[in-house]
Amino acid sequence: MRLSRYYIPTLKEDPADAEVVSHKLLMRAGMIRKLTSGIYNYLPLGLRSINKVGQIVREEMDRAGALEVLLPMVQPADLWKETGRWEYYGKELLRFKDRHDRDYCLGPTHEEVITDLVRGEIKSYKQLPVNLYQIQTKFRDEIRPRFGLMRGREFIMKDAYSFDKDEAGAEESYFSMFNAYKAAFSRIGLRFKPVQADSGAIGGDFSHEFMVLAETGEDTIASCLHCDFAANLEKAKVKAPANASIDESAVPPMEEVATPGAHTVEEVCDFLKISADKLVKTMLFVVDGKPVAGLVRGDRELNDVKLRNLVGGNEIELADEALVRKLTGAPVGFAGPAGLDPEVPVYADHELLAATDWVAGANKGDAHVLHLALGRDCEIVKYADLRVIEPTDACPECGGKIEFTKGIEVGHVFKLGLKYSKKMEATFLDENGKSQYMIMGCYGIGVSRIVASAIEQNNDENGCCFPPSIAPFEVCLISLGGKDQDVADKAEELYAELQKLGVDVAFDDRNERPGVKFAEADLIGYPMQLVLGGKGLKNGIIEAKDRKTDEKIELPLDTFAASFADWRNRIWNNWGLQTP
RNA sequence: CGGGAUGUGGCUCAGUCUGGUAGAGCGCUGCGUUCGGGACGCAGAGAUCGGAGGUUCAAAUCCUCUCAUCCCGACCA
Repeated sequence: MRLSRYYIPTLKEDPADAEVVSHKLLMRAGMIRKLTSGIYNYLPLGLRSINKVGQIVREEMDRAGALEVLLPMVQPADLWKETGRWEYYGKELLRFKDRHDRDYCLGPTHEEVITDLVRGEIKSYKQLPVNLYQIQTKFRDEIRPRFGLMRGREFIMKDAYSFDKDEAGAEESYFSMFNAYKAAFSRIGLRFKPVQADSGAIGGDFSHEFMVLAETGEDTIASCLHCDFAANLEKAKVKAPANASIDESAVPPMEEVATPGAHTVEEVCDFLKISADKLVKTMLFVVDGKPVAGLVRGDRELNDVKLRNLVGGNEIELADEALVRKLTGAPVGFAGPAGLDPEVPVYADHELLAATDWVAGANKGDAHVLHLALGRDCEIVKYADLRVIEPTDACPECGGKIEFTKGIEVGHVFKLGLKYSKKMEATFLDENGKSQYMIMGCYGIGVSRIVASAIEQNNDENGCCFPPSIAPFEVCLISLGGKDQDVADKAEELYAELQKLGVDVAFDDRNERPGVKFAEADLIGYPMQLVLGGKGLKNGIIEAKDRKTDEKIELPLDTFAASFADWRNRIWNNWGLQTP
């Protein structure tokens, strides 16, 4: 491809509305343009990169035996009503009506459509397992789109869905996708980590997220320095405390004290001159429409995902002020487990079993209670792991030291089980002629997000440093011909030769000054730059620059093909990648 | 949805407080010079200052409403 006939609108300055480096560079390198909030145009260069990611993912899916399909973006409401998600999915689901006033939505994911397709076609155990995937634009009306391609409303996703006849098969499908993901992300050249993830109310331990390690990640990962344990913060288990035998009989009777204006843990502790670990924090939630209370120690954070899973609900949200008043009879800040509305089930973090004689809210404005004994003074439905893991906690699996890192979720594999097949009657006849539900799994990869993630991991002050696997072009051949016809002619010759070698090359044959060509090549981040100038031609060499390391070498022109091939291999190998 | 900020040529911004002829740099067009790290000179094109309403002799500037974009939050009692 000749840059003289290509369209790459680069920018010298960072766009005003870009915050993170990938967003800035995608804009500056002329790869994307914003159409409206969270919705982007993919320009020629950006699309090339996206397509390269897509192609690698496609190859790994195919290798794993999945079959590519393409499902509609526009989906009828009826299907979503069957699974109940028309109500549940919330505002992220963009709904609209057609001319006949029928309800539709834009597909944020395709469980309904795929299940509908498969239930109509697959009737026998002999046809299972089957795994169908697509690479397609998704639309989710995100509450707050941000960071360019990182969290868009419209984005490109690979989604796969497996259907199996039994548990063993479903597990096999799951791990076959898990491995395909590892292979794909490795081939792309990302530094990533699979982590345990929340599987929601659906149950089972079969959910992993694939995290790209980057500071700008929106997720936090807890991982063990000694064993394989790694989990999303919302999933990471906290070890139960050693069984301490506590004696509540020694606790003095509960006593109410005035704590005027002390709403927060900090204020209460200051006022009563106690440390936060002496306090029980009571948080009120609504799970699927019903109020629930969760207790954690004052210095801890309650993990709402754990509470939701414990209760067995689908949706959890914090109780609003009006509900808090109704349940506690007090403004926000004075809730406690004793004297709460008896309709509210109270769950407590198991850490609270390790001590007694607590301070808690009195369910009364400007008041707290002292000497609360949980077993004596209130009814706890269950003690369980409810809090967010902290860096000082021990690894829940081996007890070793853990660390926190930030990550960008680029893939998620999920064992769905019967959730959709039951609701949508996706059944088949087994060997005995008995009707069974198909066991499903679903597997997503954020294709456009991967391009952003790759830039987050690979950039410097001059621009992008793409891994060669997904760079828009692998090589940029820069001709410093100008008026020097010999240089221009030789560059043409090399361009033809590179194409013959099957190299993905951008040929900068533009009538631009050298500085412009260099700056733009660095900005765009072609992994390899070849620079042919007058001096080099005279000496029979061409300069070769590794964008990532900035290492420059000279390749002899008389043995160009061979020396280039060597150099190219080195570049790919340095990325831990195999030359195509 | 709550809080904050910003909307001025294609881009990045100044001008707004204190009302009085709409600016700069980059980019773009033409001509010339230049040609190994985002060149220079000259000549140009391009903005009813996000939109609507109001105050005023006069509004980018003040007031009201509205729209858009970005950031933070929307769990810590």
